Amino acid sequence: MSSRRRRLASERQAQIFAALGDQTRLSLVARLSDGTARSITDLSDDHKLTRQAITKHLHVLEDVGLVRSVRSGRESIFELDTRPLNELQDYLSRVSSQWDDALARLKAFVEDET
Amino acid sequence: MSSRRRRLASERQAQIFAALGDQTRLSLVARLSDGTARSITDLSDDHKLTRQAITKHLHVLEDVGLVRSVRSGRESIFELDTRPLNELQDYLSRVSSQWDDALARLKAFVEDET
DNA sequence: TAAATGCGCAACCAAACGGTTGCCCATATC
DNA sequence: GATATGGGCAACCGTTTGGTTGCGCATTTA
Repeated sequence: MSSRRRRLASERQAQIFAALGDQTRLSLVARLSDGTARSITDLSDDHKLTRQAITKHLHVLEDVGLVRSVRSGRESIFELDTRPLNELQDYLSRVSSQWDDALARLKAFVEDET
Repeated sequence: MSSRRRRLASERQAQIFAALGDQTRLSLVARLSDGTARSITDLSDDHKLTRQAITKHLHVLEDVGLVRSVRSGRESIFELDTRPLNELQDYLSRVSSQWDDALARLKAFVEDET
């Protein structure tokens, strides 16, 4: 409602975008999108990066809620949470539709003038 | 088709995500989503940042195709291009639906077992 | 109990990022 | 022609980021 709320909301969107704005993290999300919960070493085996590098990336994803982790014995199991992805989809569709509407109005205005 | 192609594709998505992963740039996109093409100083007036800072951000957006610029007289006019946004929407919906499908299969499998 | 596996933590490093300042050029405006 | 406006370019700077290495701890497994 208030412009303050919208400001805060877009800050969150920016954070999620930023979290996805890294090839490694995006591939982790893609890897986890098959519905399987995986351990850190499991996820590390796909990349040439160190386990610690993957760990850092997973924490970035966790901080924005794109991923949840559970400790099971000696390993940390990560699984995807698609809700932030849906948030982004909504945000993008709002921007796109605002653009489309604006163009439609502009077109109507121009046609009205001629 | 090939895994190489998909790899390159997701690299592009990551770049667009990264471009949107900054509060200032995201606000520029939002500002331009009203269908109006604006000059750099025009866009700079909204923020407390320097004109040069805004210029840099606009070039980042331009590099990933989120924005186009045209020189008109002594000013550079920028306008939004929503196609990359649609790309992201598609990408996100693919990931989400893959997740949903996987969960559905998992559920069906579990119910089959019991 | 000893060895192996999976992680977490901290320190460290180079590169990228976001931002500023200063200067100069081109285009409008008076 | 003189002045004001809009913008490009380059240098510079502090902070963040992505990555590594080293070490220690807890949990399995032999």
